Amino acid sequence: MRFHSPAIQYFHAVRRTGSIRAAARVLNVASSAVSRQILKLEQEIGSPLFERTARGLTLTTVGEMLARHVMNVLQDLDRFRSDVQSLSGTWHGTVTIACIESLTESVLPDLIASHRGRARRVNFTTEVKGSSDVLEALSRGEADIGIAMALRHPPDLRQVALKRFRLGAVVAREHPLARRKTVTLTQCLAFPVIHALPELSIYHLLQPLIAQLSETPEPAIQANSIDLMRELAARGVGVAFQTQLGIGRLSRDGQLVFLPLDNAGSPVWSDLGIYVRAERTLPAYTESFLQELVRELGERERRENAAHPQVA
Amino acid sequence: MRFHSPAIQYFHAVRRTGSIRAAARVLNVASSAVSRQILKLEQEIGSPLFERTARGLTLTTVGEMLARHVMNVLQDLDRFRSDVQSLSGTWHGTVTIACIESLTESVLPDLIASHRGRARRVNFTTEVKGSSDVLEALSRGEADIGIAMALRHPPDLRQVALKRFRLGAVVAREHPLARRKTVTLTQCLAFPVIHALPELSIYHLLQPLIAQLSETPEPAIQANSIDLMRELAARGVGVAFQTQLGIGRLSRDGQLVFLPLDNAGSPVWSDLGIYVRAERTLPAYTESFLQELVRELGERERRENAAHPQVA
DNA sequence: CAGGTTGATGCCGTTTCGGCAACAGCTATA
DNA sequence: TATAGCTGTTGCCGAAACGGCATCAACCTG
Repeated sequence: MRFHSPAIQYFHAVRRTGSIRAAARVLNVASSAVSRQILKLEQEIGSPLFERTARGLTLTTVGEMLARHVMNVLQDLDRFRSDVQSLSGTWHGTVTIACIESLTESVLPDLIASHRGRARRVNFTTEVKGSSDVLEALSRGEADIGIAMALRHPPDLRQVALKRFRLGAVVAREHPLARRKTVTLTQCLAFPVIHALPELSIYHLLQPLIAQLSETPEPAIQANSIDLMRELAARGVGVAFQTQLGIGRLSRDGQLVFLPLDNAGSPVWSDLGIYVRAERTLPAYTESFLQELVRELGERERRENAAHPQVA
Repeated sequence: MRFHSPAIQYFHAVRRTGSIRAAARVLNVASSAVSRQILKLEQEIGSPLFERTARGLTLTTVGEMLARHVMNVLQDLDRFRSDVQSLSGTWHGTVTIACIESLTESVLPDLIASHRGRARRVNFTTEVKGSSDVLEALSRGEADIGIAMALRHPPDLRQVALKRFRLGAVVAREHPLARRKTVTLTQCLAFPVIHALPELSIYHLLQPLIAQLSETPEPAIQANSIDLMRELAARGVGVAFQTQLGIGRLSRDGQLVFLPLDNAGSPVWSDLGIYVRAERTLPAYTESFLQELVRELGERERRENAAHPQVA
């Protein structure tokens, strides 16, 4: 089902690989064929699409415009294919997800497992990245669904849903703080803290609050892995900071305690956004998973806010 | 700039014309070429796209899915073209508008004239239809912007704006009713009325109200042309019903008087919707005109509701 | 039944496409 | 500084796709 002109697909491959010869290898054709299709496109449009550097090609402004069009075409082709297949009963395709690390502990594995229980032939590709990288991958068409901290998102993305979770301190069961209902930042800083590095978005949530304090002690440990931070906290090394999303299993086992953070009497929120390319209609199987994702995150938001009612 | 495979464009032409030979004439190619491209498409997709009847082709379900995809591709190609052109300064292209008749007296001519004053190379095609035909033309990709009574719109359309205007009686200056501020339906029915035929949406706004009345006199005149109804009212033949949008010039000249209609103490609203295909990003010049249209209709809505404040 | 459609097909020239090999330009490495 | 490895481009040529013409069977309309 490849009824679009080769030029479109070759262009797409060249844009992704950044090189004509690399694209040719991926496409299993000679590099000359790829080169000629690109040259033909540039002639028909009347403007160069790439800047030729010594080690590859970079998109020009016009090239980026064409890239957007080609992405729209190819993604809509996927949707068409899925529409045709869903007519004959079975779904199959691949859902590509780009998300931040806090989802990998429980939300995503639960959802994917349950979804594959029902739709066996829908495959998943998941890539964990930082929030801004998630949005970028989505813009470049390298992912279908993105989950990231709700930053200002570029106009070519659409925010499908916005869920807010309380940021809290995470400590081991035996930790002196563990018996409290909520904690303040000052109370936490009396103990060794496990702080996130700037590449994690928790850093940007906490940094402004810490900066307001009079004294800012050195963090005992800094890390860029939520998994590592969680396991360290479980071993009593110190106080980590997370939303409850990221510590599901250890919390259920009773090893970790989640203490909602209070800052000057009000909760600290971590906004999680679900994103999709705006100029796009999703394939049926992707849309279906997206709906479940939104529902599940909404459910967790509701449950957690009920478990930790807001301090008025 | 025709870098999409001929199959796409041939399919599009066949869908529009409903016949292979007719499509071939439009495309200036032999009918055999068109026939073969369609057959090739059907073979690659693995399902017939058309049902062959004695006098032409009709889309199958799969065909309609492909039609949707092809429409998305070709409309997005238009947008890409406009993006490239706007890079080199000048805009040119054609904005196709499908709208109901009430816009033709003043709103559309004013807007188009003023827009062409600024963007000389943007052309317009305007087609006047009934409300449901407007939506249908939009769905079929035969228009870029649709203006119609705000009915329930199909999911493939997006309602860009919704403006409400008061429905009123329209009478000549010398008419006995002309000195009133507002009128009720019963007051109007004491005089000869010029009623809309069912193909106009005013009919469907008024009919339920008339049906509630105890006595429903024969309408003096029935017509399907707003222009005709307006001119008849101006000649004192009877009472017509319209929003003020449709009687701009004659109202300014003082020949016609607009009397907001009261029904059981509350106004009768006529909702006007502005529509666009949902799965589509408009070319820059179309988007620009759309913005002006929304602004202008909002402005008129504001002015008219200020001129005829709602009876509490 | 005849005269007009309709879409499909076999034949054939033209165009386009793709593979191979060679080329020039650049970078990194020895 | 020379060399090896990469880049994209270009002639040449065979293969595949495309399009035009004439023809066919099936159908509707007089």
